[in-house]
Amino acid sequence: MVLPGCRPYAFAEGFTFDIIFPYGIGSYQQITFFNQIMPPWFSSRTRGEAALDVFLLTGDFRDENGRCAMEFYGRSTTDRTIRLRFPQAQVVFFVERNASLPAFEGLLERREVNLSNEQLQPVDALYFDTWQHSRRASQRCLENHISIYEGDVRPTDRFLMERFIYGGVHIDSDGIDEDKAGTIVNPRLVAADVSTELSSLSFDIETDRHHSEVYSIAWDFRAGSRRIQQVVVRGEPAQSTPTVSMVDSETALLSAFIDALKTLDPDLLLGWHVEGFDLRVLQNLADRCRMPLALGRGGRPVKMVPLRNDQYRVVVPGRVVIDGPTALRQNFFTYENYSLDAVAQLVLDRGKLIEDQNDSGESKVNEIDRLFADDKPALARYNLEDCVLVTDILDKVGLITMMQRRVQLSGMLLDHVGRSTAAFDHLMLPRYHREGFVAPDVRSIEVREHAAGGYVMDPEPGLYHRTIVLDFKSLYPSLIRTFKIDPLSRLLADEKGISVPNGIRFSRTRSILPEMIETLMQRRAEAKDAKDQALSQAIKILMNSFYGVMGSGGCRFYHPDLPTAITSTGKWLLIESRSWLEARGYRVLYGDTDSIFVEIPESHSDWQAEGPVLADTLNGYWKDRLHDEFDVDSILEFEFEKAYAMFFLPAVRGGQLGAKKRYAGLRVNVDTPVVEIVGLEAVRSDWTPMARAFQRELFQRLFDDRPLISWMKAWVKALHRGDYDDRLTYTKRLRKPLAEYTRSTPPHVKAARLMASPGRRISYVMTHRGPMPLERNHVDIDYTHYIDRQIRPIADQVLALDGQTFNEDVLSKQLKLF
DNA sequence: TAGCTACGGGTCAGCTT
DNA sequence: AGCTGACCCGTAG
Repeated sequence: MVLPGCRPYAFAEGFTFDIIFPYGIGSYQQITFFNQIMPPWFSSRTRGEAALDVFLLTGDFRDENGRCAMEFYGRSTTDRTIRLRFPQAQVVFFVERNASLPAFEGLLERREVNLSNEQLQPVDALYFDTWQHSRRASQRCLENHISIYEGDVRPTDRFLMERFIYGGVHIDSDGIDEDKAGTIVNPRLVAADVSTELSSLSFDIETDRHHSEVYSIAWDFRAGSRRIQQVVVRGEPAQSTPTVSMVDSETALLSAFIDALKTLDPDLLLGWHVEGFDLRVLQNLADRCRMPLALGRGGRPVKMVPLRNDQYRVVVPGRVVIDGPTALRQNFFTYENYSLDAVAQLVLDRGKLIEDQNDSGESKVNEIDRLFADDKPALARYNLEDCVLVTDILDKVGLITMMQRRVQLSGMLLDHVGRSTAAFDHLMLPRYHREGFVAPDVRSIEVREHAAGGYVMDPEPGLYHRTIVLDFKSLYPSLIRTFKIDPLSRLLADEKGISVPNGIRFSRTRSILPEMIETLMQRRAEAKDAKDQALSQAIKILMNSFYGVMGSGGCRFYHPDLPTAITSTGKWLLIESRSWLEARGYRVLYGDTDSIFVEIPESHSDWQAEGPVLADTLNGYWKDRLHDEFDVDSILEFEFEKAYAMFFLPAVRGGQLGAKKRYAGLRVNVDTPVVEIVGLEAVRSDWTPMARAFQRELFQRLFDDRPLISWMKAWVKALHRGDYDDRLTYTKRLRKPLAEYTRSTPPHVKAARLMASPGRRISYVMTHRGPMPLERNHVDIDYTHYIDRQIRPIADQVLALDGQTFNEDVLSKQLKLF
């Protein structure tokens, strides 16, 4: 993969980067090399026997022996575990040249460099022996109002980014000095495009109901075609089988697991809630057994880093922990329910051997207790099946591939792929330096003003026909490219400036992000051609993150003009596009940020065919207009996205105005017409399954022009009869710890307070006694509540079309019946 | 230890009548 | 009893 946005950068005379960033050995050639376009040998030269290509898994540093030592672990294309060590890294940040500084402990050198801050004042680089000393110095500067630059950039990140390393490195044969333990000290590294298959071990533990006693541990190891499955259970050793080994104590259980990790040496540790549960329980067990939880490479123990709210981040040195639900979410695989059973059903069409919870709730723990007592082979099967499910799910959806792609694009290593601001640094900082600038320290960023977001049109409620939707393809990235919206070009706006419509100016000649996006868009087109879904998706995620980070106070390139220039231009485009359409006789029904909903007049014969035509014509219009008014080359592109034969826009509850971000339509530019619902109750997980089904059927009937009133009456009757009793459960998340709900007590909190051990998702049923947790007795269902709060509002927003109401036209006569 | 804003709607809590 | 604003959640983009 060609590194995104790599292009020649001018060096100032006599200025080299190994002076500024003198880590490792032989960095000079590597870094100057990256100021050229990829030379031919990058892909074609023959390599020495001992040369290595390595995909990096983890990067870490710590102060030892008075120096900052960096250590990277990776997997080579020759399928070996590689450890790279740089025992004497230096830590650097910048201060203004005219700053007078106190004496700092550990300061190795203060040196003039040919760089300036964003106000064009020259800066000096300060080199420190340890991270501690560097931190203390930068902290002291902040306290004394001495401006500092990039004092928060971690040495490992700095090392990788300045070498344009995106996960893959090449180590030349003459750069290898390997010791017996497989460690390479101070190797010469160059960035390389490396893909290797990583080995993984999915694991799971079973415990008693209080999680204080571990019954068994299972794992499913995979490396290429190699596959090893094992369960250790506490039991009679004589009853062991090749897959299930019985051991006589918890200590033996833990030892067996630690041994397995040592022997199998997996790159990835997979599991389901392993961070929050399994690893924590194992840590407690290890503490009880008075042994370290040595799951890391080189026998290093895991580190439990406490986060907010009783949550932990688990660091396993040299390996990457991938916790299924978290990782899926982070990589935009969305499911309504992230229980292993639910996701397995959806992805694999098979579930767990024992379901998590049925209506009585307690069944799972009872079953596990029973199996441990009476049927250990069955417990082992169940335990192992969970591990296998996790590996199979992640494999099927392509999560690991996707994460590797993100590493290759953003430069974040696997355990940090979600970190948008860090990725932005990785992409921007080295290029910023090569343009002669250093960036602020994040600690000195002040969020100045609230930047406006996307523009949403006021919809007019009603039922419409022949509605087409035009969408700007990747609107924000396209705007960044077209108008050169970028941190550097904002600084240099006076060099051949461009103004966006609201007047914010950017340089048209010197920018970084627009070029990077251009490369990424090209790569995405290629990826789509090659049917590389993961790469295409990874690029999309990365491009979409740029807008967000530039408006975030956690990003050193933050400036309110950057997001404002983007969103204000988007708003202008949408409003002007609307005028253009209306001037040509079309009615614009709605639009949100990058989309516009157009009703095609009845008199037009082939209405769907107008979608692509309108998109084309508008694109031409914008190309010309932006060229004439702003002297820019527009790459903005409207795309014909959807056609609805019927289209419904609701009013806000109890009002006349249209509700934004909510609509339903009969989608027809697909194989078989289908009802599509956006934003409304049917797609909201905090509405009951019964109400959601009611709304779906309601729209099907509406669009089919089938009767509604009689059907609603029947629905109400069936509800009272108990037909929907299993679909009346509300599920809502607790977004903070239970004890922090002090200002008010919403229903799901009430229910949670009635539970023995509430999790993060609360399921409850509304009864005559109020909200009751699903796990408790809830036979006294409050049907009136469901009619009033779940059915009626959904019915009313559609009945309003004919001036009817649920109370009048559905309920009143029915009430007389009762 | 940190990508963003816009939006609707249910419910609670506290107030006025 | 009825109104209002704050809180809370989940969603669109």
